[in-house]
Amino acid sequence: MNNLDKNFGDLNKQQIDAVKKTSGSLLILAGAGSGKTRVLILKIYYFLISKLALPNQILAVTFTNKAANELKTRVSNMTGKIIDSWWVGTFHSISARILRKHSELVGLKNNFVIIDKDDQIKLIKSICESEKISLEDKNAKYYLKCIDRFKNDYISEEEVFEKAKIKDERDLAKIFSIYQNELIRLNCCDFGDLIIHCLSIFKKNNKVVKQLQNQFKYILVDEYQDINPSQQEWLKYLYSHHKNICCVGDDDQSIYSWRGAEIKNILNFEKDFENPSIMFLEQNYRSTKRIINCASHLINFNKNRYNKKIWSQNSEGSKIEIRGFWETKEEAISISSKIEELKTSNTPLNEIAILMRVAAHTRSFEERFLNIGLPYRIIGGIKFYERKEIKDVIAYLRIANNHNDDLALERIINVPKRGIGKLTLKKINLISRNKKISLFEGCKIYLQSDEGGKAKIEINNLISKIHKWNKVINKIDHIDLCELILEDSGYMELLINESKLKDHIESYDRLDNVNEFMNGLKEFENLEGFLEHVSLVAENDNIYKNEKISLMTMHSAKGLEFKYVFLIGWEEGLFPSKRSIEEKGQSGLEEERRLAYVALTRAKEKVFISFVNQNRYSYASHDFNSPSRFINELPKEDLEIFNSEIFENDEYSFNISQLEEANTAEISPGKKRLIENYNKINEQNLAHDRDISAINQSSFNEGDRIFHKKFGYGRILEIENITALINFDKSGTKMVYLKYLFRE
DNA sequence: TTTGACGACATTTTT
DNA sequence: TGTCGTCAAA
Repeated sequence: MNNLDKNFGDLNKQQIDAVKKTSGSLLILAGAGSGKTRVLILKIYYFLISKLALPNQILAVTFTNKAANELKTRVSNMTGKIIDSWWVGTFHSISARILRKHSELVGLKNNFVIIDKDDQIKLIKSICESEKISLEDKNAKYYLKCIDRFKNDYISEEEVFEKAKIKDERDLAKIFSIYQNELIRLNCCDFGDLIIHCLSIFKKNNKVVKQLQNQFKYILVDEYQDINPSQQEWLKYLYSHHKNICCVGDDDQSIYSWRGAEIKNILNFEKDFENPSIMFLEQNYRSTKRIINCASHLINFNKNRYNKKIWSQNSEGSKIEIRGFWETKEEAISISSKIEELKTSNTPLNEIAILMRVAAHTRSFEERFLNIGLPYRIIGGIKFYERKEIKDVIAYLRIANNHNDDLALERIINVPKRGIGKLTLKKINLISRNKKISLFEGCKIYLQSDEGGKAKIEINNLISKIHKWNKVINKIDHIDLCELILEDSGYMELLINESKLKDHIESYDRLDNVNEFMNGLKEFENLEGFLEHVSLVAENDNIYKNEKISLMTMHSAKGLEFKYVFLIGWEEGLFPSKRSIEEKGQSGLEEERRLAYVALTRAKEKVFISFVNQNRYSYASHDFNSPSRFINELPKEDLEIFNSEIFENDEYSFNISQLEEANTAEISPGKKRLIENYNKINEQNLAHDRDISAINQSSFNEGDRIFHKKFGYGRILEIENITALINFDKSGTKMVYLKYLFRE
């Protein structure tokens, strides 16, 4: 117990209470940065060390793999042993584990494939085609969204059928039901099915559910505010024997309602679990007083919340800096020079993050960072396994593994190009559908028909190759198999040829990715293990190794912390997102505000907020953007507001003298290049400046008719320095740069 | 059947 | 902005 007390040493009273309450139902409402992960870890540790439970009797569920891994490694470090038999994982990975064992109970084989969104969409499209349901006004994405929602909310096919009144609803019900049948036929399931299938196993098979209920003496749930009704039901089943459950969450950080995690679900805790007790963790250990003050002040605008008040004993810290810019480019320039500043004062780049509402907004920063040679990483952009080339390789492995994997075959049947086009595929599809056989078998039938020439030879070829791969699948190891398939199929050749083309940068990446994939393969004992990993684990874990600036969405920043946080794109309409307000009204707005709260509380030392006046993209060009209302909702005394420094300081380009002042040893390759190219850039800038002055010389006058590339013709209302307010004939009134104007 | 050009279109957040 | 789908030509 000594050891234990040592570990408890720096916990506060509430945290210790939370750790020591082991039996019954406990909901811990833990504010951001209040050490909830520590509490969870210590709880597991406490169960183990006080011999309350064996490792495999503890079920710890999280929503992200990151969180699951953190729990595992930190507990392993404390106990000094690595435990591989335990049940720590995401809802989905644990469900997959259960489902693999009992798949036959829901009509799947144990080597079922977990499909992703692309496959889901493809499947829905093909269902609509064969059912003659038009995708004109409701597209496949819409149906997918509905189906996902049914699964999140634990609504069965039957219920959907019963409720369907108008034709659209009946179509939806039909698609849903066929979709489910198709998944079973193809031996696949989607993410939602992992949970749903478990539920039907629990429901149907008493023996299985009893065994699991007996096994899990203690259940721990992280990020409980993210729970959806299906997952809640899932927990209820597993809880109901020992009845020990502890959920940790923060209603103010509920930002996944579109995944069925509505904030009201947290209330089910008191409904579904017996004698619930609720504890609060309110002391924040992460951030400065000012940051906490801002975050609390902001979140107080929400009506729909538990009244939890976070506070901090840390130092007061510096004010939040607010900046406005005209263009995203300027935003990127300003932030990058701020980062350079931080860097020279020895801040590790790992402690700096730029958070945005929309993943796509990394672009201007990427460009800038590449330009000046600041290393950065994008977290949660395109997932590794979502890349085209990786999915292609996986499809090859899948079809070798299982001939009846129609989705995989369809994906690679003409990649690389074999002259098996849409038309041929359609014919084969028709055959398979009519005969109710797999695509693979359909191909064989097609070969016996009289039609087609070249395509047939190729199909025949492919089929015999697939047969061949399948024969050796158990004879050689999976790495050799993968190499063999890549060679044999001509896919490697395709990549290599592509990389030789003029624009080789991207294809070189692809080759790299495939190689990385093969490397990853080595870490798994067999193909199945790897395929499971790939479909359930989005990120690769070694992303934190190097010193880099992190760029990510506010959503994916949840659970992370950084010394300095830049929050960009705080423009009304973008954040809070117009769409979410339109879709969900007040509750949508509150969710956006919670997102702002999450974003603010990521910072330990200092927050920088910025907004951009002019359109971020041409297509978002509706209007002149104004600063987010959330900026107004922050307490004035904690803010330091700057006008667009761009206009005070007309030198936009990177300042070379700053560069030379910096320690030369620190200069990265990118910067070196920059210095080398400095003259060139400088010339360009000079030319650019000349352009501007040329325009200024020929200066426009108020009332002039002008032309703008993006917005068309218009009349100048007002000229201000280097910008002008224009009344455009077709696109309304906008502020634009003079340099982009032409005489009519 | 493939390729290229063109225009339409959509753009939140993810296990 | 870039991706996707459609269309016509090769």
